[in-house]
Amino acid sequence: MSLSTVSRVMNGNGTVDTDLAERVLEASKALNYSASPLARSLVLGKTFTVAFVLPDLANPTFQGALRGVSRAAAKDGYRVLIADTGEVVSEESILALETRRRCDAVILCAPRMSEERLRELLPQLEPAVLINRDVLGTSAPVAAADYRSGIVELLMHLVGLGHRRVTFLAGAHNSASNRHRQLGIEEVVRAHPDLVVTEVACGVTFADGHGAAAAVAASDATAVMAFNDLVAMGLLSGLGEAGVRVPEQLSVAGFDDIPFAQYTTPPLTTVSVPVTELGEQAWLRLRALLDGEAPDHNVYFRPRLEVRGSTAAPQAVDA
Amino acid sequence: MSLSTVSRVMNGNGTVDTDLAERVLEASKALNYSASPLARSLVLGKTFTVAFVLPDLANPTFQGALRGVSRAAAKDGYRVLIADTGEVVSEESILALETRRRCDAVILCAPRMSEERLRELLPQLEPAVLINRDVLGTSAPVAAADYRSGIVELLMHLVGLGHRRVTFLAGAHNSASNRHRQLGIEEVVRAHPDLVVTEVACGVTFADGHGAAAAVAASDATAVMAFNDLVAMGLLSGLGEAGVRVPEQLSVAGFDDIPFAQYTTPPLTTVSVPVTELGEQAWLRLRALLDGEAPDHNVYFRPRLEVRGSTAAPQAVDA
DNA sequence: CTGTTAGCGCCTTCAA
DNA sequence: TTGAAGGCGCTAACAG
Repeated sequence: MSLSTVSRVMNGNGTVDTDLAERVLEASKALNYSASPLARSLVLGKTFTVAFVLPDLANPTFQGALRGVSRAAAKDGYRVLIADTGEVVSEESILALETRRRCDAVILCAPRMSEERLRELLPQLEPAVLINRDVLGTSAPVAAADYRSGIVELLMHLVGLGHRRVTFLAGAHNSASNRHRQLGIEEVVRAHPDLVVTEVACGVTFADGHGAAAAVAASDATAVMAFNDLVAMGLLSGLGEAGVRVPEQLSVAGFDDIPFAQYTTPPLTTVSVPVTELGEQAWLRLRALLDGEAPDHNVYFRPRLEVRGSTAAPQAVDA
Repeated sequence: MSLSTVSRVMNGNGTVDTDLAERVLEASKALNYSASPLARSLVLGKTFTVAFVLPDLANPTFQGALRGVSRAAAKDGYRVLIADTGEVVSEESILALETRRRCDAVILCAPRMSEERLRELLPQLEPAVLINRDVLGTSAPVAAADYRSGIVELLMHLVGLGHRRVTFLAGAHNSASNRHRQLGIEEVVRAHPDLVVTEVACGVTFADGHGAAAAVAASDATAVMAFNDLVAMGLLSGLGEAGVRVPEQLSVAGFDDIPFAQYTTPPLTTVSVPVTELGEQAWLRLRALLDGEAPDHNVYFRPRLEVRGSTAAPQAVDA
């Protein structure tokens, strides 16, 4: 019973005598043996591990995507190595490159990386898939949410309610999804000459939203679109402290529909983004690449408007 | 310029002529070369990767611990491989064993695994550290929250407010932290003969809490301690729909102090558990083990009572 | 200080 | 059907 026989049995290579195979199995059970994944990886050139590079493990969106990727990959026998860049954009490409070397592929979530940097990085990462952003001229598959159409729908909802002066609390100016929101806003504004949307730099956290409450309350806007739900919740909190009633005096909307959005007071009108599905779809495309198959078309989930209690028609005095 | 020279230079082994080293560095830069982590791992017997086994990536507690572990480990040049068991307890040990083979160690978060199973598993996982549970008779370091004292403090708060009939919405009956809560409750009840705490099986999710609202409202309890904040928030929501005012008619308390607990309506009284720190401390101990040093003493964080608006003295009619 | 040799643990031709 | 040999890419011990 030689090394290669054992190897053959462990890998289910049929060409081994049943009796011998049986003995090998017994022995390996008795010795609690199983092949070293490390050595196998070295010789096979596959680790069955993929890296997931993300900006911040504390962000609900990335948490959801991670979960989607992890679960989907696990079903196919793959594990995921996490690389949290801690919001440090300059570290992203280094980390991605570094973790890529330990894995078979990478799933990249880098909303703030510059287009150029990304374009030169991607070829070195292959196979790779992108979450929530696409880069023209590269072949990396994409699974993303269509932030542009999401905000269009949200803004149209506000316009339909009668709002004409709306504030947009912007996130990171260099983030892809922020730009897409801006594009959507511009689109709606072009179609509605009487609509004025004022952009205010804000941020992406609860604290950022809370801090923006005063400025928002002082403006003449009748509705606010926060960059995301976190910001909207902070705003709701700050507005509450300032005595501003929502939605009576001011309508507030979020973005993402994170798990808690429906339990704020009032329940937050927002746009839902299917983050877990984003992760799953990213995995599906990566798997195709890993299997040498052609990945499915890029997929863009259209966010769905969730009208809840935080938006209403503007007061008569404002209308 | 031979293989070993290159190896020496890449590893900063000083015994190489400066000029030669320079040339090696140049060449490796030009060729964009860096040693294969895989091959290094095989020969060094170290992967600089640790597995983090957890029941559910959607649970805020585990998310926080994962973040703590990931960030702390990254600072020491280690990466983390995630193994989400999807709440399937029977898969936990298999997954732990499997991922352990690809890594240098494992951080185990398995609140529902049986004591026996855990005891026989740990030796095969070494080096390993435990999060949020300890097992007598094993040498695995522990970083945990002291759930017992946390609930004691919470219950004492309610007692101090004048409550004498309290409902405890229990989580998984087989989870370690649930047992610890029960122990704490018993302790307080023993010291307060006039206090009655009724345990009601519930669960650990928002939906579970929401579903328990009717039963809770129908009982004669004046206060409720939910298993965790998620349950408390669900309860708050259900109670709101049923027209029960909190805290006027009923006091509600959570556990964990997840990020959104302070923004519920009313703000949730709860007990804060430092989840990120849990992860960090777990890593510190694991690192000691990996470095062949003696890990620091087991650490138990004492949850801190966060009194907010969801608890108050019972109404006169109840007092 | 540098090159050669052996081997980490496995899989895969190639002969037998 | 089975065993022997080579090599995956690297590091470490050994000479030179």
